[in-house]
Amino acid sequence: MRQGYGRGQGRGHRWGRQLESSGIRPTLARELVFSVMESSEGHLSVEEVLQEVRKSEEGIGLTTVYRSLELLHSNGLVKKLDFGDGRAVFELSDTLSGKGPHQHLICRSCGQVQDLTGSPVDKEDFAGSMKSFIREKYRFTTENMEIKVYGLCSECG
Amino acid sequence: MRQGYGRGQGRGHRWGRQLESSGIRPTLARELVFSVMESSEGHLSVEEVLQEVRKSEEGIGLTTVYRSLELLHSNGLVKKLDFGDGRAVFELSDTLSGKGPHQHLICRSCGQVQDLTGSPVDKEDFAGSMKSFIREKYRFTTENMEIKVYGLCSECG
DNA sequence: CTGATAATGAAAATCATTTTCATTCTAGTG
DNA sequence: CACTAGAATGAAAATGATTTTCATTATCAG
Repeated sequence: MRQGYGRGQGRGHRWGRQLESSGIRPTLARELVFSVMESSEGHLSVEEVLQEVRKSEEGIGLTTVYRSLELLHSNGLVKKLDFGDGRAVFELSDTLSGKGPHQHLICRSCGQVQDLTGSPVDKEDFAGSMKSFIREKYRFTTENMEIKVYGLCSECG
Repeated sequence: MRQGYGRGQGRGHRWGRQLESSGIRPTLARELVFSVMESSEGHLSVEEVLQEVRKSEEGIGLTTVYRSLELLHSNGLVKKLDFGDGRAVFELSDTLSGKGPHQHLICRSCGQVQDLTGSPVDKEDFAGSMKSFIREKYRFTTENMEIKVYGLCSECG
């Protein structure tokens, strides 16, 4: 990186609280990536994150964005999703976004992705009720559940 | 193909019933691919299908297996799944397998994939109850639902 | 049988992601 | 404050699944 990635923040004085408390060494690249994720409403592809990050620092490389996202993901700060088009997209963790647990409805016509929350079982906590159902019926311990519903949104239907 | 792919079956006398009635022109390659899918219990990767197919006909190419699976998939004879390891796997359609609608439980430890049927809502028809819930709440028309549950199976848990 | 059309296979092209490797930073330590 | 082992970075090369290209071969309606 041309200008050095520490850029005087010492031990996270300027940024880095979230990263440090997650046990991630705060660097400029990581901060920028996390900041982009934090300020985006929904999900972003790696390429999109790169674009955003480069608005602040041209020199950041694609590889580093991949690595940073992977790191944020393995530390639970961002979710990694796959909407079936052959590339990963990332979004802020449910906790950090304040959205709470949700799944996705993906329109095959316009491509729009909207959040799905609640369920016919428990209006609030779908994952919870599925988990206990699965535990009881299969003795399988659910760690992560991913539901993708493909179809037509209200606009396209 | 060295020996010609019709190999004397005329209009599906030997095989090809299923394919013909689905509007797919029956060829040796397609029949072999479909036959492999039919006789396999669960899901197979493209490479695995190729292996099996080549036990009957060495000359079959990988490209053709890709194309055949895609064709069978777009005609509803096989399902195309993604267990998150970067490659597609295919399995016989729920109708043809007689399994009925099901989702998957994927163990992150041993990699085993087991079928998930039923739900806390409707013991028999999970997808159905989700569909109506989604239609009512979001006015979204569900065409295909994919649920992947990652965790630990009873052996590994 | 025969020609128009479709299917096939090998090799090349794609494309997202990962790896390699030389360089640059960072966080202590003295 | 200088120094160094270890971590992070970026560019380029490698990977690996899937797709495309294109010349060849097979199919089937007439």
